[in-house]
Amino acid sequence: MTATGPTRPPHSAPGTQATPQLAALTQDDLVNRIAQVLTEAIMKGGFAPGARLTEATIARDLGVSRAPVREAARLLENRGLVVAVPRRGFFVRSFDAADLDQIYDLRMCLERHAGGLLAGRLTSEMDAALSAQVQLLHRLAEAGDGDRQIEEDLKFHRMICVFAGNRRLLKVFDELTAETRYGIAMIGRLYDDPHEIARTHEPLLDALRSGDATSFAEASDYHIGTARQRVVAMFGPG
Amino acid sequence: MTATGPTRPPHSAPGTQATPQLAALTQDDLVNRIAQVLTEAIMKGGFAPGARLTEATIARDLGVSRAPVREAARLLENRGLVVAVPRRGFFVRSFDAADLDQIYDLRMCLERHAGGLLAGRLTSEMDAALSAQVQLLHRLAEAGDGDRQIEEDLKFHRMICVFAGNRRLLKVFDELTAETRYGIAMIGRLYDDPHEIARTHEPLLDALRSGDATSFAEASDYHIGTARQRVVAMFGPG
DNA sequence: GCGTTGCAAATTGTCGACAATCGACATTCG
DNA sequence: CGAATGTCGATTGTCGACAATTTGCAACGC
Repeated sequence: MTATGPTRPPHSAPGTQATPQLAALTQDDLVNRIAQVLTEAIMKGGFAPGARLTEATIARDLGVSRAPVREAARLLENRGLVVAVPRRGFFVRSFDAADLDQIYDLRMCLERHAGGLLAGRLTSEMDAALSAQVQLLHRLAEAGDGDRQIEEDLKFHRMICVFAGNRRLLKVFDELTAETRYGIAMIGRLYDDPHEIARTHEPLLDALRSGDATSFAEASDYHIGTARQRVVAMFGPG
Repeated sequence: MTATGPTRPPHSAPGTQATPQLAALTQDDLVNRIAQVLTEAIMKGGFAPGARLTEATIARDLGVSRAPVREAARLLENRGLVVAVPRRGFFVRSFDAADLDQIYDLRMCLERHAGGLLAGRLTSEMDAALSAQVQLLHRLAEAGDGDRQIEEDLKFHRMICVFAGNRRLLKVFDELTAETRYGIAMIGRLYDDPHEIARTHEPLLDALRSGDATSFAEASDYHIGTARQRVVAMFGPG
């Protein structure tokens, strides 16, 4: 085993690069594009849960070779959208209610912790950013853009994790988000009052402002717990 | 995009397969073996942190083609052992003290939560299993097998996650474990009293038996917090 | 009729080769 | 002499093809 000497190690963790002057026009890798296409196809129901992803077929349809398709599939596997069975291939992941329940349970755990880390450390910039995000949720409710609201909702919670400062925690949160998104897509629509959704984020922000970890924990548990119950309950009819 | 019909979906989540009757002699995939070789090489310091993993070189050294090496590298990437830089290749991940600190912070969060889920649900089988594991830690302390003790220590904590019943949480725990192991390997040795290590697990078990979530949370936070401080402190000299 | 065995098609795993890209060094120009 | 530029080697990204394995179906025997 040849031990290659250190060859300029990438110091900063990926995602922490200095502000790029020019928008990196590293036109998305073929793999990423394939992954995105597959993701959308799965989300839109083009592939039913449990369906097999045949490498050759996908490669042919997209006009590429199997290699990048394989890598894209692996990417989706990491994101929890597909499962890989050795010698059998990739299959679209199928959730059951318990899976979603556990995902939300974990999200609850993470956000509570993030809030604890953030308690008493909320800067005015963070406050402003979170506040603006809540306002955005209200505007989207007004505009009736449900899909976008879901995204910005997830983003609000992500911001809390970012501000908490634990990158590892953020990584897990992001992984969970991908699954959450898929779970919601499988349900179809949530049929919640968008204004209500926007409003329920205010207690979270208030609790963060108060600097009291336990009061945030309560607010967060309630907030996510409610969503959890609703999502799990809606999952039955599918 | 051809939508392949559902082709016998793998129902159980990977890792929850029914007890295999015949020891699956699916002699480990080439990819897995490569991943294992690379992992050991990295752990033993054959590749310094930040070192580049040149696909062609590794493939040649192992007498295989680049394709499985690539997949193995991706596997290690998911486990947090290497980082992939597009168009540049794979590099052995380099930790800093903050990384380890955050990993332990997250472990603390997860275990506390697992304990909460497990509170009041501890069956006698679980009790027996955990108890046996603590005994094993004592025996290994006696035998002076440090490496093995680290493994069984991690396993004890894993059991708590397993018994907690949240598979998604377990998955995150496992990912963290791989990184923890690597972090510890980078430090070299911990130089802790093995008997002390074994003993500090007893309060955790006691707390679980009491069924009181908060008392477990305290015990766990103390237990992991101590390890965290020690590991982070030792990281400086590296 | 039902389970078993053997074959054939389909699909994944692996391979070697080519093209695109990146980093480093030498060169040229100010 | 320093900075920008051109060139070359090295390495990754992608490709098409072959080998190994699995699956589904059909023939066979009990």
